[in-house]
Amino acid sequence: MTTKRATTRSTSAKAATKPVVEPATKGERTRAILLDAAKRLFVANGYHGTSMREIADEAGLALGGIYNHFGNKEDIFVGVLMERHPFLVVLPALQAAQGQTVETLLRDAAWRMLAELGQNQEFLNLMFIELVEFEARHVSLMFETLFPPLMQFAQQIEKARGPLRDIPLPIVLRSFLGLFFSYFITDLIMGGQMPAAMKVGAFDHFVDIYLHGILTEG
Amino acid sequence: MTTKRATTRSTSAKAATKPVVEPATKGERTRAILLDAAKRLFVANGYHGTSMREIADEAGLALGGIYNHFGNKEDIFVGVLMERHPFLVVLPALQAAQGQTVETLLRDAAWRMLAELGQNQEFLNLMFIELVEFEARHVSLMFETLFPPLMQFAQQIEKARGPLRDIPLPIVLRSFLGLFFSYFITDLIMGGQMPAAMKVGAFDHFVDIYLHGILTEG
DNA sequence: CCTACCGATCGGTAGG
DNA sequence: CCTACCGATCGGTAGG
Repeated sequence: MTTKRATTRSTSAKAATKPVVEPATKGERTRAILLDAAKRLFVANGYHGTSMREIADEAGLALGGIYNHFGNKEDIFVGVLMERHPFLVVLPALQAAQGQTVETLLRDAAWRMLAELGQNQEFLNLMFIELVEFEARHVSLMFETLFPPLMQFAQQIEKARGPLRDIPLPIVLRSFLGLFFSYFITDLIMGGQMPAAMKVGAFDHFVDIYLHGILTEG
Repeated sequence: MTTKRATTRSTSAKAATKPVVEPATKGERTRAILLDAAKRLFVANGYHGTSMREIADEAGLALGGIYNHFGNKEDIFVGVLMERHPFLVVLPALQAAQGQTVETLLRDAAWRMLAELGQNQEFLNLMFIELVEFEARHVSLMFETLFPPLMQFAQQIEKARGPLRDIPLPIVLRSFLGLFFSYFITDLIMGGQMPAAMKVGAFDHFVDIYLHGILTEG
């Protein structure tokens, strides 16, 4: 805190995100700081638009120091992805969702997920980078983490009361995930230009349209 | 065609897209070739992941030659965007859509748009690049092109027969666009890993859920 | 974990 | 439209 370098770091350590796991050793703390710095820069400028020197500066250490924690640049990106991919961010919300009927369950899940993603809309950018600059090569690394909770959620839907239309459950799941993309991306894309009439109560309406779309009764 | 350079170019000019407007002068033809080459590389590797030398090679000319047609690298990206942004690609489909009822109109529009985007799923990447690497700075340039046809489509919906639920028309429009993002992005993201049950008849189901969601009668 | 350095490549330009 | 070049910056490493 009182060294020159620590001071230098503090000027650039803006909007630091609370780490997923509180780091125990000093090495782990530096690693966490690096991941957080890299995340901010990747989100803002893309993978190839971010240099190792910028990451070092943002984290408050010298270029060479990075390589004590990561083998190369791509390893850093993978590290960020494994901690901050929107699918992972959203998982706790999905697991916490509750409801006796299909409608209340999905509505609760939707709003919990929005609350989680709404603060961190930026994380969608990580997904886009993964899609464009890595051709989605790393998503498979998360698959075994994501699959079991998703299956559990599917079972929760099946057990819930309420008349579902004749739609295969996998399609219900996929379109439920799609609901968020449809909302966030129309927001991101049209961003500043979007007429207010397309914004007021939009998520409410989106969820409503979706639920009315899969249920037999209003 | 018989010069050495023309031969060199032909080896790299794979999957050339039919130009939007058939170029008249030689300069316009070279410009079109450059845009097409740049589009392929941007889509594959992102903006910062593509170098001017790669674009020159892919187009079959020398690095310096590019600057007869574009002031700098960003100008090329803007050029690509203004010709190939998915919104523009989809516009003719939207304008050609027909139907007496809201349901038949939107169903027709959806399938026409799918046919347009389905061949060029890659174009979504242009949108992602614009979002991440340019913070959507260029979308406003297309706004005046996009807005009038969109408003006309809105009027077409209003005039069509069929009972719409109590949802503001702007929200109907926005969620209709979102429908495509929800479908394409769930496809791209899970890509290879997605269970077959999430794929069979998926777009059909998505459109069905959407229409059932906005209409009062099944 | 830093300093000092490596070869390679970057976007862009001068001059023809 | 090409050749030859510019200074700047890239990812990564050796050595301490």
